Amino acid sequence: MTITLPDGAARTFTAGVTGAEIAAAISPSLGKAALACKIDGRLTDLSEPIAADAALSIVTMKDREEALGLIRHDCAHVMARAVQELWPDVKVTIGPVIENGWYYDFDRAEPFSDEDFAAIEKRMRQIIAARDPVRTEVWDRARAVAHYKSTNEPYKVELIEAIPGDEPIRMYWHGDWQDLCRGPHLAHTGQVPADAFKLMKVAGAYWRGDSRNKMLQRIYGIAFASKAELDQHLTMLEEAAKRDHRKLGKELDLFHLQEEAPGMVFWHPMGWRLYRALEDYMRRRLNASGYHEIRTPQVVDRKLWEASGHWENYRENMFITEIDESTGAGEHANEKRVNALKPMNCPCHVQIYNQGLKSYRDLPLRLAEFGSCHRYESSGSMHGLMRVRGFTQDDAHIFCTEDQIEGETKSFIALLSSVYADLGFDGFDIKLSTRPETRAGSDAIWDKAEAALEAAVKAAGVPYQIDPGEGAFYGPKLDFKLTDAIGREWQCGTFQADFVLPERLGAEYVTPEGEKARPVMLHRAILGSFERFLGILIENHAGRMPLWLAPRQAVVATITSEADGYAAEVAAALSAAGLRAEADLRNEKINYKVREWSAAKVPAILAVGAKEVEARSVAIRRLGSNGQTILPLVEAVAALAAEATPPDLARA
RNA sequence: GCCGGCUUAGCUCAGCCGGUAGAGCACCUGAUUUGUAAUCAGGGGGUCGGGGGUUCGAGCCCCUCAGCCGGCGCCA
Repeated sequence: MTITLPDGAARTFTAGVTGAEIAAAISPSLGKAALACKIDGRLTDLSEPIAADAALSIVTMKDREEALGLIRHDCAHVMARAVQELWPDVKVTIGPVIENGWYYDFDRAEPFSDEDFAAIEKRMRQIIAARDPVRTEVWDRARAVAHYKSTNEPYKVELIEAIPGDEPIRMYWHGDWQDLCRGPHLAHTGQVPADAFKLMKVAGAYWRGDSRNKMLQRIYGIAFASKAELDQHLTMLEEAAKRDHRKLGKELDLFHLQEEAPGMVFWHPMGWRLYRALEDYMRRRLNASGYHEIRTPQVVDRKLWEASGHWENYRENMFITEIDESTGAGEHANEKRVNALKPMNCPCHVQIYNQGLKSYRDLPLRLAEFGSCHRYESSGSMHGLMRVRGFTQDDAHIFCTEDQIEGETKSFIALLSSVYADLGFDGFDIKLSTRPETRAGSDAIWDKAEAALEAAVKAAGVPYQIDPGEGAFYGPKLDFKLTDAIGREWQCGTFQADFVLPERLGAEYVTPEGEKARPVMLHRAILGSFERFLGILIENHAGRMPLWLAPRQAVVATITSEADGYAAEVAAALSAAGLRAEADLRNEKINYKVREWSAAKVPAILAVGAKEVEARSVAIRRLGSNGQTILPLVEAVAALAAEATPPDLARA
C-alpha cells in the first residue's frame, strides 16, 4: 500500500497502518508533534487505520487553523469531563468549537458560579497533565442508545435519535471519560496547551436553541496555541471593552438611558451635535441623489396597521395607545380609539404616494424620511444604542416599475458605498436573500426582481453571497454588512423589493397605455438607524471622531488670563469659519486643560499665551500627538476649516 | 421573554462574620497666572435601585418588582 506525503514522496506501508505510526516512522519528533492527520485531504484522528493507497499529511501546531480547531474541540471534551468528575449528576449535551474557543452546554440543577470556574480549570489541567490517550470506536445506534440510557444521559439519546439512519455513531474516550462525537480529536489530552485556555463566562442557552426547551447552562472558553496568544487575545478584549459605545457615551457625555424610558435615548448636547452632523450629511446625500424628504405621523390609527398587515403580524412589538374619545362617561364610555406608534414608516409613505393620481412619468418616486419609529423590543434584547425601542431610520421608499428595479438597485449601492467610505468604513459585504417557501407574488415577478438585484450587485463589483430562501415573504432583499476598525461586522444597510404592500394599500400608477398598474416598492436604508449607526461609529473610532464629525472640533485654551481677550477672538474666528469651537478661559494650568480636553477627545487644542497674543498665532496640538504646531491665526483657521468640511462638500 | 450576575455620592469603586457608610475624581469656596495629560488648601454631598419581610439591629440575610450587564431566544 502506498502513502503519498505532502512533499511528493511515496512510501510503502502495510494496510491498516495509522497516521500516528507513519508520523513516527518519518521521524520521532514528528511522531511527537503530530496532532492529527489528513487522509486524502480529510482531517481525521491519528489512530484511524488506513486501508488503501492514500495521500497523507500530518497535522502539527504549524497547521494553525487545524491545530486550533482540534485544541478547542478537545478543550470542550476535557472541560465536560472535568465538570462530570466534579459534579457527577451533571448531564452533558453538546460542545462545539466557536470563534476563538468553544462552549459546552450542561444540564445541572445548581447554577455554575464564577468560583466553580477555578475548580473546573484546575481539574482540566489535571486531565491534561495525565496525558490520557484519546481513542474512538464506531458503534451501532442501538448499542449507543442503550449505553446512554444506562448512563442516564437523555440529551445524548436525543442527539443520536436525530442523526440520520445511515451515519455511523462515533464514540470517543478521553481516558475513561466517554462522549458522543463526530471527531476528530488530538491523540492524547496532554496535547491541549495547559496554559493557553481560559473559561470566560457561563450563560443560559436553550436546549437545541429552542425557547420552548429547557434552559441549559453554557460555559464558554477560549483557547489558543500558546499562553502568549491567549494573553494577546485577552488584551484585545480589554481594548474592545474600552471602546464600548456605552462607556464612551458616558465618558464623553454624549447620551444616556434611564429606567423610566428603557431603550429610548436621551441625547446630550455633545451627542446631539454628533447626531446632527451625521443627519445633515445624510440629508445632503439624499437630496443630491433624487430623494424627496417627507415627514409622517408617529401616532397612527390601528386601521392603517390592519390594512398594512402589521396589526396581524407585528402587533406584539408595537406600542399601542388607547384614547377615550367619548364626550363623557355614560353611554359612549366604550368608544376607545386605538392608535399605535409607528414601528415602520412604509405604510405612511404609501399614504403620501396615494395622494393624487400618479403617472408612470412620476416614477421612480423616491420618498425619504428620517423616520422616528418605536418597537417594543423584548427586555433582554436591548443593548445601548445598538438595539433600542425608539429609533430613527434613514428610511426611504422608492416607488418604481419592475423595469426600474435594477437601475435603482445600482444607484443605491453606489450611494451606500460612497456613504460608508465617507464615514470611514472601507469594506462591506452584500447578502442577497432570495424567495422563501411561503411568499407573495408570482414566480415571474420574483424571477425578475431577483435577477435585477443580482445584476446590480454584480455590476457593483462588491463581494456578495446568496442566502437562498431567506428573503422576506414580500420580496427579495439585499443586506449590507460593514466591517469596523477591529474587524467586527455590522448589518446596517438594507434594500428590499416589496410586491405586497403596494397591493395591500392600493398604490397604483397610470401606464403609458392609460391603464392602472401597481408600482413596486423598494424599502431601503443605508445607516439602518441613526442611533445604532452612531454606536458603531463611536466604537469604530474609539470615540476619536474625525474632525468633521467631532462634537467639539476645537478648544482654545488660555495659558494665562492675559490671553483671555485674544482667545475669545480666536474662538470667534473659528466659529465664523463654521467650526464647533469654544474657548477655555478657566484659571487652570495648561497641563490641566490639555489633559482634560484630550480625555474628552477634542481633535484640536489651540493653546494661546503671551507669545501667541504677541504674534497673533496659535499653538495647535492635535489629539494623539504630543507636539505642537505654531501657526498664524488666519492660517490655522483656514486649515482647520478645510479639514472640517464634510467629505461630500469637500468634493463639491 | 428565559438563565445567571449586578444595582452603594454626579462618575469609578471599597465596605469582613449583620452592629448604623468610605476613597479617588467631579462639584463649590479660597489661594495660585500657570507653556502642553492632574497646583494647593478648605467645604458640601448618600432614604446604599423601589417595595415588603426576618432580626434587638440590615448596605450585607429572605421575598418581590424594576433597570442594567453577559448569553440564549426574538429582530413579520
